[in-house]
Amino acid sequence: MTLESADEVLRGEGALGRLEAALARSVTAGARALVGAELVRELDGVLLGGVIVEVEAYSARDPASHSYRGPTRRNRSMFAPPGTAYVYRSYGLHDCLNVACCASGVGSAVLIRALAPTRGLEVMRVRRSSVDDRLLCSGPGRLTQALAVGLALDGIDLLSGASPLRLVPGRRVRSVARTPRIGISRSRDELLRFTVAGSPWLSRAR
DNA sequence: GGAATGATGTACT
DNA sequence: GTACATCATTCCG
Repeated sequence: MTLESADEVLRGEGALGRLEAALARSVTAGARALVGAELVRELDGVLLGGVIVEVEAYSARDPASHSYRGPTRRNRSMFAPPGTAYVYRSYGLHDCLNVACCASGVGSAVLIRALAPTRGLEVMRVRRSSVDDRLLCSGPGRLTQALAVGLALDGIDLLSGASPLRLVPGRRVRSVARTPRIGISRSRDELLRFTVAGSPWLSRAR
């Protein structure tokens, strides 16, 4: 067996391969597949992370999406290969993390909105100055602060085991609910927010 | 060059 | 429920 075919087997049959395939298929398939996956951050030799429980899908056809008006300096990572991190600053204060979807150049991504904390809770509590664990990662700006995700990580490959921020596939979640997205002014009725139904770790509607 | 605008979080009333 | 911090990016003139 050649190295290439061995790699093909790993990608085609492994959980990581299934996640990668879903991300490549469509932004909604990617969003659905990201729910239940674990987001892991390696910071100074310590692992921080949590299981994704809430995401939102944004495609280039969507007036609410940063990619709606085409590629720019800020949103270029949305047009990168599936699994690429798109990190942007929101309201001048908070950094938000997305996962690029579909083929290169399409311009779609999934916003990670909330995690159920799993690793490095002590460090994350300090980073967030929080005594309430429900406030650690329940919001797009909160989780990036907890995991030390900033603009410096924009453009990295989240599917590579060598990356300081990466995705680890989990078990498929059966009870995924679809609701309208939060905090947007356009395309408000589209059901493009995917959550683990009833999870106590979700962000709160505004 | 300048003004408006957020895919938000926190504190306070 | 409402106020406000704070700034990169975008869009307009």
